[in-house]
Amino acid sequence: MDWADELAASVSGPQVVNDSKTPSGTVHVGSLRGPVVHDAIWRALRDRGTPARFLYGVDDLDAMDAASLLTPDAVDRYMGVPLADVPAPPGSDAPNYARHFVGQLFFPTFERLGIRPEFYWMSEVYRSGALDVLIRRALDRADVVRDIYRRVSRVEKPSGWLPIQPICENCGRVGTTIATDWDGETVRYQCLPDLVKWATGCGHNGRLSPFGGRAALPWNLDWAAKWSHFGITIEGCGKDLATAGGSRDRSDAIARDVFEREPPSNVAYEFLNVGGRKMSTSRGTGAAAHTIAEVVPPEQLRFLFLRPRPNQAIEFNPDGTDAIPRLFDEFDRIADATAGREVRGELPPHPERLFELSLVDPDADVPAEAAAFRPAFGHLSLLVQVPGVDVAEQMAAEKGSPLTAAEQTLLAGRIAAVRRWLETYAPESARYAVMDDLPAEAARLGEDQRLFLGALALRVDEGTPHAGAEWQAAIFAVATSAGLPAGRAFGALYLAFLGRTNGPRAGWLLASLDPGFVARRLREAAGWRPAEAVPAGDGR
RNA sequence: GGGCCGUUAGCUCAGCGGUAGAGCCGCCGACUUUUAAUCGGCUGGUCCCGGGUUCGAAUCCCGGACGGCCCUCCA
Repeated sequence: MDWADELAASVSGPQVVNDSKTPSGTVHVGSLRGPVVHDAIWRALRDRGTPARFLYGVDDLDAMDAASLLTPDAVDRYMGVPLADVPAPPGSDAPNYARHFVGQLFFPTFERLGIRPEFYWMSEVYRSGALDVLIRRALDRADVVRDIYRRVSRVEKPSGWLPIQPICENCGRVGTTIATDWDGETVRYQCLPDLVKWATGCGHNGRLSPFGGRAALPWNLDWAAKWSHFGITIEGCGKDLATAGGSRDRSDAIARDVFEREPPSNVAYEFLNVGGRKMSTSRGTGAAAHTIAEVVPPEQLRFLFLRPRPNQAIEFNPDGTDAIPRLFDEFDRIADATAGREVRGELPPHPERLFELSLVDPDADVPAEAAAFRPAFGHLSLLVQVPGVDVAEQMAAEKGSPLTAAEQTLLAGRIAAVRRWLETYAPESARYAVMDDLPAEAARLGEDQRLFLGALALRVDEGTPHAGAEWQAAIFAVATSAGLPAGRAFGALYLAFLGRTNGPRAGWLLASLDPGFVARRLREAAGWRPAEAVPAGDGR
């Protein structure tokens, strides 16, 4: 967890950390890396006493470019219109689409993760006139801008092209306009039907003053303008932007050569890949992203992003794997190390720091948090599947003392996460189900185990145990008198009822089933003969 | 063609200049009640390849191979 602190140590003077996002599309889990990384940097600065602000910009003057987010009849009307000017979806009381989206997704998600930047809205910044001086400079130096595009990215802009996107006075679109002829006060612009594929301009021609929110700067200039306007000193970006000759290089050059200001320190961060592929809503690989945030609680989610260095890609493939349980286990291991408990394996450089920055509350009592009792995810996942088990009581017993209020909250959160996991990503091997018919796997029962099952059936005939503990005692008693090790006895029960060799606590499992069913299954399994089992392959 | 990242035990990964590590899996053993329990032990690795720097390299440098994502538009 050195990287954030190293960065914080390498700067001097007051700092302004910034991140921003266009409020459209789906926020998949991977796109939370930026906010988490910037939050960690801000916390690192704060913790070493550096005066620092943490800003988050909502680029709501950007054009709506995702038809899938609009009702069909609204597509023609609003594609290409600034998000701040698109109406909120039906049923929302937000004043516009951007506000609706941010209110629905950004605010709750950020809050959940303990990320609390100062939000600003670019539509307001533009409309306040605060950027006018920068817009003027960009237009005055349009040739420099064109040269930067050419030099840095080998992109040739049409002659006469100006770095400004007027908002069409006729149709309100910003994504379809092109401007020329800057006379020092106004530009001439055209709203073109075929400038971009995804939106259709109205064909309007006109002149306007590009100030006061009547026009927006194109992406790379907009970025650099923010740096100047807010005095931003640190801003990372995804590696797609940080590629050589890419967006970041262009914006850096614009900051230096047009706005005459050194660009902020960059932290290029890698993507989060699912199954070796970039998360992508359009390709469906990120479809489960929303669920990931529901299954992985905020601390573990922060941990997921903070554990590796920003420039390392994160491979996270929760579907049908033990990735989520392992994430919890690793988090718990770091918590243990922080609490001073002995842990196995290698530890990252400053485990206690990693743990601290993973906590939602930046002012949390770290030693107390680290010392809290954290039941293992995998263990809970089985307990939760046993009907009638009081998990909280069980955990108190395992801990050896009553759970504190904080531990109870933690437990409740984990149980919820476990349940969601079992419903969504968990591999079949993590789930258990009592088979309606004798499982084929019962063929693997040994003679000693069948004898045990038969003996247990006889024991049940004398009186069905009532509760889990009573069942558990009966199982042990019968196993002992049959001279069978407990492990073989339990294994027999799991094979007979679940078709697998392990499972949740057997006593409680049997107690939850119909006594008649249990008795029948015991006899059936006891009488099972290998010869009647699964046909022995094709012999070849 | 360019950028970044990765390549370490069967699997997932840590270690990132000083005698190869963890978890899971597998195997052996202990355990009469936390049974995916827990605890011991074992098996298992030319640390992608080739050069170089160094007393010493998985770790640094150069070159290469393979894999992933990105570099067009939009933001």
